[in-house]
Amino acid sequence: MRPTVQDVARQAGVSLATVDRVLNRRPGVRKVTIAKVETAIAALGYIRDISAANLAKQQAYRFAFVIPDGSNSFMHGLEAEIEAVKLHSAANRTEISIYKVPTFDSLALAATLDRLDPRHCSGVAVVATEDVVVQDALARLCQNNIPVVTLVSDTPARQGQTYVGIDNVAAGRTAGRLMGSFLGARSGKIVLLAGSMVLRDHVERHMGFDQVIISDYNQLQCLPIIESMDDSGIVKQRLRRCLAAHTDIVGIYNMGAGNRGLIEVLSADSAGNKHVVVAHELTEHTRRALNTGTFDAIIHQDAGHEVRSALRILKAQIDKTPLLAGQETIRIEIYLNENM
Amino acid sequence: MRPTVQDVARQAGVSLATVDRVLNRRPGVRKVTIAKVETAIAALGYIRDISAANLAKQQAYRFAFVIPDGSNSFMHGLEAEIEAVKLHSAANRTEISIYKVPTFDSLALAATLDRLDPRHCSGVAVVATEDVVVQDALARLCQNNIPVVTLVSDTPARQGQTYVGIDNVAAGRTAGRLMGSFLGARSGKIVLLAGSMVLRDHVERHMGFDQVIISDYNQLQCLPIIESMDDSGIVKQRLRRCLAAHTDIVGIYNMGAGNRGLIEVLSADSAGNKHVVVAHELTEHTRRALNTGTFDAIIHQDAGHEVRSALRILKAQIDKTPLLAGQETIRIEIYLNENM
DNA sequence: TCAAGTTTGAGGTACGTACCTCACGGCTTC
DNA sequence: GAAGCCGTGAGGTACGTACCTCAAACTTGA
Repeated sequence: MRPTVQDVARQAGVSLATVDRVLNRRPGVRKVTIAKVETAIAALGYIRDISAANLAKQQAYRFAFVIPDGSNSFMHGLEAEIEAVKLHSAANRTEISIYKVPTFDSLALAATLDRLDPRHCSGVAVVATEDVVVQDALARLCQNNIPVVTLVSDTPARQGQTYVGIDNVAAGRTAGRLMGSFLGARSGKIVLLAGSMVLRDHVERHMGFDQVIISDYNQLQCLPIIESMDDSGIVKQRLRRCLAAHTDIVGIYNMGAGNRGLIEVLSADSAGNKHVVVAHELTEHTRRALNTGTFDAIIHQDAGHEVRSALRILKAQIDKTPLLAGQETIRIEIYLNENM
Repeated sequence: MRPTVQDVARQAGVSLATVDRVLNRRPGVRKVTIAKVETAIAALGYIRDISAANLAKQQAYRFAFVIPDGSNSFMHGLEAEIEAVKLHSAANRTEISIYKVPTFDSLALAATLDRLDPRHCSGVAVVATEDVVVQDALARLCQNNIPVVTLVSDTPARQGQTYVGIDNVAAGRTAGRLMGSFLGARSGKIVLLAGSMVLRDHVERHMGFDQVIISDYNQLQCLPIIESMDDSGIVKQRLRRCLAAHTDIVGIYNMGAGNRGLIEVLSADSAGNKHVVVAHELTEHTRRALNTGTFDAIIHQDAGHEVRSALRILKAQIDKTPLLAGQETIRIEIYLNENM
């Protein structure tokens, strides 16, 4: 049987109340006594039973997920994953609320964060922007001892915030390596598609992609970035124009959303298969594109993993429990048609 | 506040004892009354608090992991991951024992499984072989209501057993696609390395790899498989002989262990970089090989994920709790130098 | 209609921890 | 040596569920 507080008290030669005071860092215990208790804890290998503790504490984890509204299918996927966890979370004394904020509206995001009541919120997971108002709002949460994890987009790391998501520079480098390897000795131009170069994610992916192409594949040349605001319609229009303007295009890299537009253009193009196409995020559409050979590879991050990881990190911070090393690293996943 | 059994009793107009009898499927309740209680449960959205239940039940999860001894670095990794989980499992009323069995010794494996005392073992995760004696031992466990998951090697699925691991045919197909894509238009021969073709994993990977090469890359030709018993020394010897015998080798696929031998041969070979090399399992050695460009891609399965997934599945079966859909699928991961 | 059986209710204890109150002893301080 | 404070002990209740007992109420069949 595992040792309990009772055993610790007996072993230390003190009362149960004293052990309790030590365990929960309550005042009124001399240093010598604290040491005695801690020695006993170590000797017995006592470990606090978290379930029992939470039961006694009436601890309920109440987490808020703050995510951008509408927007792209990745965010929809993220929301779906949160909902999925929500269904099973009641059994674990966990309550999850989702707050949706207009995309890229930093003021609204900050306001939503400020509106979270510290008494009814034990942790926050947020798809943050880099804006100062948002960072300030997050800092205020930290001051209230509310743990925060930032999801998906890696804002410059602040104290007390954990980032859950992929390294987008590395993701871009991965895309670059795939593109270069798949093209082999072929030479020519590469089309770059992005949502907007004010998005940190897209800037970083571009940086990584460029690094690899420039240093290892000098027979390949990247065309200027086509920005589409992640809108499939705009993608279609501008991509068509670009394909018409250049005859020696061998590859296309879409570092943003708007894959549907890309797919439409390529399937319409009878000679579509001559290009190597690398894009981000596995969705219903990109999955089909891989299947039909329209796309060659997809770089993916697992939204479900991110959601669950965020929850584990928040809980661990609240319970003051260590995390399992490997579990919280979000992988840069590569999908071909064969490993979906 | 979440509803409790008390609330359910009040809502159903019965006593607490009756609700308890219904919840725990104890006899002595009329069907009408059961229906009343179940209606109340549905109406209130009552969900049993698992922590409290386990506390009351004095439930301790006692899991046994049965894995092959010694052998390759993947199994060592697996063991390390189990140990890692073990450290944090005490706080969750979970006890984990590891039993190591001589590799491929089905009799010893079956004996170990039979020696597990149903009273002190609430679930088993096992790297099984296909042997009848093993399958029978597993069937006996199931008869004792001990949930079983089979790890890593996909023995023909039996009732009551869940498989945690990758689809090795798909993994082979993925390797084939990578090989084909990386080679582009180049033509020539491909070296195939395997531990032993009596291992189901390796047979399946070979099947998948062949499928893709034959159907999509007819300029490539697979040489007969070189079996190495997963021994680096044998790999070195036979691979050297093979490389000397053929001048038009363009690719190497190692579907088994023994990567160290492969790496040694290739780094010694000054013209080593001319081959496209695809292998399995990310380890210290293969990681370095990716870094130096000796290897081009690694197909990987996450041992940590498999261990944790196995535990979640066993717990869910014991608690009769549903699982989270996406979490328990082990990915066929692809690693290049850039996304490690 | 009565005995035998079945179903239900009331109430208890237990699990391991958190947190509360009250009292007692020893110590310092004026 | 009395007042005040600090450290400690004793004992309690609570959390939500499991599981037990005993008696009361109900149903059933002859």
